[in-house]
Amino acid sequence: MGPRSSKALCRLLESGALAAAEGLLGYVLVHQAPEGRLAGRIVETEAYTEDDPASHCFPGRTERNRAMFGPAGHAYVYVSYGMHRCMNVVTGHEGRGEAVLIRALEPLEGVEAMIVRRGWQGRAARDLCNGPGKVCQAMGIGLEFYGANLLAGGALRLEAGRLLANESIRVTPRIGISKAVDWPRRFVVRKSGP
DNA sequence: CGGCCGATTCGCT
DNA sequence: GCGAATCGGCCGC
Repeated sequence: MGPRSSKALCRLLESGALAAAEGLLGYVLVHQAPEGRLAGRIVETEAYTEDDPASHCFPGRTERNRAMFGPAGHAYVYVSYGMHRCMNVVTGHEGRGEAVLIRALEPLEGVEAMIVRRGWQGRAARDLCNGPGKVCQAMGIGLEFYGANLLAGGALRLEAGRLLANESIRVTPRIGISKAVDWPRRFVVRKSGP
């Protein structure tokens, strides 16, 4: 990924969570892990903004959500239900609390390592990364990446990618929330053509 | 300081 | 489909 596409991605993220949630589909999330390169194409996202009752930053700034108010392109990682981690890409300008939750990846590289990290017992390839907790477990994303810059070529980063000609985007309400349940802020890649 | 509640996942009914 | 596992943030006492 050259500096030009990195700049384009930065602009996309700064443009806001809604546009970024849609625009991130097809981009590749990469973790240069001890076992090697783990990579997956983003195929499902959700947008969370400051005015959104379902967002972690709706109540205001706290120690937990401070990364969401930081600059675009950094990671907001949180613990879910005590046992899972979920990763967001921070969007918008510094001072605004918003981010895009990475809900699912299509595994591209390091699939064997992902299977090991997920626990291979009876696990189909399609069940590796189809959920925000699964994404972090398969990719080895923990709280050590809280606030990490994903655009700086670090161990965890975003790389250019795109949708295929036979893929389109479906917009639906978000999953697993209890507030603003009908807001259409979930973006899913679906196979559309032949 | 005690209690409650998740942007979830998995296994069992 | 349902419920348990599990823990840190946040609110109320």
